[in-house]
Amino acid sequence: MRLTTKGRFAVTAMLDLAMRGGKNPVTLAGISERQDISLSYLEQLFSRLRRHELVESVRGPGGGYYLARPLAEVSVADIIRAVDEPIDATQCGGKENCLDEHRCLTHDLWTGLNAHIYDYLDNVTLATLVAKQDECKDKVLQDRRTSKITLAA
Amino acid sequence: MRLTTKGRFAVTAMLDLAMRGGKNPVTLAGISERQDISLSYLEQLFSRLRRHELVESVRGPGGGYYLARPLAEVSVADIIRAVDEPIDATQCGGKENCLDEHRCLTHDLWTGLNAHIYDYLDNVTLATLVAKQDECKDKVLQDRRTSKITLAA
DNA sequence: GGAATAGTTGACTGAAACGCTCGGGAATTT
DNA sequence: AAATTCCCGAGCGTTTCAGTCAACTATTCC
Repeated sequence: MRLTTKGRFAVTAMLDLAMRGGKNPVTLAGISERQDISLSYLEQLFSRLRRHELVESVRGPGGGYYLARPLAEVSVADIIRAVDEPIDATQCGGKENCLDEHRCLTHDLWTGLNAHIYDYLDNVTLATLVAKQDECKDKVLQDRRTSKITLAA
Repeated sequence: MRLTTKGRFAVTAMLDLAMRGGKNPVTLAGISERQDISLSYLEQLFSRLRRHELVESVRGPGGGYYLARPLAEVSVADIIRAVDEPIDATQCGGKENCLDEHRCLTHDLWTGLNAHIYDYLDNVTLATLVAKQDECKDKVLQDRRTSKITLAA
């Protein structure tokens, strides 16, 4: 498991898709503008997302991307797995020939940690995030209402 | 939070230190040999670990490194924080001026995920890992005893 | 049919990070 | 003095990141 801004971009984009995605497909151009991510970079990311069957595409005018599955069935881990293909940090390349205690050390340690991180990220779905996002939006609106704020200049 | 092989190397090295560290300091040369990590690279990693006060050094013959704290007080997150200094994935650079829903989206999402991952890794200490490692060693020995094995050539 | 839209693909690029080497230190022990 | 070990900085080849550019195909609308 790797964790870089690449994965973050992908999740952000997917979340944008999740929040706009009703009947109509969402264009990359729109996501690019709203989330301030380069269009061409998005194309690369979505190319991988499509190959991993997380999204479906519609070409031509009025086209764009759909989520290929219900919100609750797309986890953050899925997305990260799709764009950040994993490297094996074990020295023996995932083979089972590490009877030596030192090898076993590196090996077991990271497969274990990986498993736990995935375990967590597997249980955070787009549905979860959308729900949180709505909370956040409400909070912002509320803050505005109580006029705690802002933009002094 | 970033998660790369760099952090893994550091944790592996610290675990080696944890398992050998009694009264005597442990040399980087030893860790290098046992864990098959470049000595110079280890020096760089330990330079950061020392600056973050996770280890203490003793120079001269018979010198090496000690853990600066008890096993149970060094978490995997500490180690990763020490060697992999974090990048902020938020576009506004951690500022609080993201009232806009789009900014809030990226922002809240990743700070939340980060927090959870750290939360997990903060609770995995060297003590935890050493315990697991001992289990593993026992299992290997047991496998050898029951002669399931191995090394056919 | 032709134009416009929008995805699809591939090649390429500058900058950064990774993983590592090398060389020269400075402290400490024998 | 010599050996050992940590300490530090400069540099280097490779990979990945993040992004650009250009050419393409499929679809819709006129």
